[in-house]
Amino acid sequence: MVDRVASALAPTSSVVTDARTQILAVALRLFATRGFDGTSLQDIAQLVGIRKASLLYHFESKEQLRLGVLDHVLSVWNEGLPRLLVAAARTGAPRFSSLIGEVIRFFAEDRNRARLLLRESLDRGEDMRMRLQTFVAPWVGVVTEYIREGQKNGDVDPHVDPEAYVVQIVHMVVSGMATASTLDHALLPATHSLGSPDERHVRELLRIARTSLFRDRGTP
Amino acid sequence: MVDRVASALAPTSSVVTDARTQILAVALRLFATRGFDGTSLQDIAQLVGIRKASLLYHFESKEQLRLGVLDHVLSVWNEGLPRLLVAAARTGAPRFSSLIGEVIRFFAEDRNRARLLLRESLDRGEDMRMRLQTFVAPWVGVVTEYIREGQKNGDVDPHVDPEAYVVQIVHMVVSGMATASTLDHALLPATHSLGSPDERHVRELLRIARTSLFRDRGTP
DNA sequence: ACAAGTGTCTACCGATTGGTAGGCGCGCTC
DNA sequence: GAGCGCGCCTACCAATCGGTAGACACTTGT
Repeated sequence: MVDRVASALAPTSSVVTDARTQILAVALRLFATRGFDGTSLQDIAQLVGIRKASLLYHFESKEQLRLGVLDHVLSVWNEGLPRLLVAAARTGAPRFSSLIGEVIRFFAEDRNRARLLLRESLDRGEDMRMRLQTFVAPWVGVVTEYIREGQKNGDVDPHVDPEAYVVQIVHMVVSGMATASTLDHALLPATHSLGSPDERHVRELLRIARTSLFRDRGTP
Repeated sequence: MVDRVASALAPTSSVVTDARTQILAVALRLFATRGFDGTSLQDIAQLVGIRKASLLYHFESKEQLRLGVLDHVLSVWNEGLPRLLVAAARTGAPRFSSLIGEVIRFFAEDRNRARLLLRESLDRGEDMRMRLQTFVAPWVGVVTEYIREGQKNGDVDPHVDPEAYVVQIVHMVVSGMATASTLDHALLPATHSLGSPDERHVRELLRIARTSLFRDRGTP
């Protein structure tokens, strides 16, 4: 009965969701840019437009908010997993481009995701390790499976260590997206004719990933 | 006279240097593991074995301590620069291994260096960008020069974007060393016959860097 | 012997932190 | 229309933060 009314009109629950969602969005932004310890509940509440006490009504503690933000980001990642499996349905180089493209797109869509994940890995390595095992290990399993398949086909370099390869690519993507405006812009001269630092960054990332994977250096 | 006595016994100045050095070492460790905002002056002082007020005698503010730690790490990096130029005196693949080996060694010697630099990039992107331009841009210039030289020789793949390539390799090294115990151990099964996660990590990193650089995939 | 540092200490400060208690208004259900 | 729960509020709390003031020991140059 309650469910029927709530799902039909969802008057109360929509407001609740709205506030919670707004808090999560602001918290993600601040946690990612200033860090967890560098962000006060006051800061978050102010940007949302409510009082600190109201914030603590939705999340019973700062720690719960942290977990909420992290879970939300990881759940968004999981939502994109079907699209990832579709990409994996291809073969050879197209499969490669699709798979890595989906990963890049996820972090490029909101770089704060990369910043948050990186910060969480630094702040709470142990917790993060277990969470990653749950959330990304299955996906890594799919990818490494295809790499090994490619090695049998002869398309993929037999020297590739599938798991270690994926880890390194992820490091490049996450670290690159998180600190893009720092390291890249500091070292990539903007006056270059090859496009913006971001474009050069992604293009070279794809090239490195491709040529170090395929035995014939992919599609040069 | 003062110099003679000081250099022979170094009673006062050694104590002074000792305290400062000790503070810098502890601060590096805590800033790297807990972050700047997650570390209190009390924490640092306690681990050094002095009082907070004594700490503030050596560094007039927490901000000055942050800068002191950062400058110290970057100066240690600069001390290794000559050794790096020696490595660059070789040619072909040996030059490549020596150069990237020196970089890996620097961060592997103390992973907190990687963690600190990563955190600083996240916390203070602007400041860090300028500092990197001063400290690592010259070194990057040397490396990209050799890459371009290799492209003329025909050893290096002409598709390589030298600056972007170096940025990506640095991302892999720094991010990998900083979060090694997190992402790696979560995804690299320890029961594998190829060695410890760290060994697999470094080996695959070198393979990716090598095969994506040289036209003949380096020395397979 | 004595004045001038030098390094560390205790004691304290105002500001900010995460979190709690309790009141107020609104819309809902009986 | 009385009760009730939800969402937000004001007001407050103890703890901790970075930083300061000033006393005390000890060494050093004259």
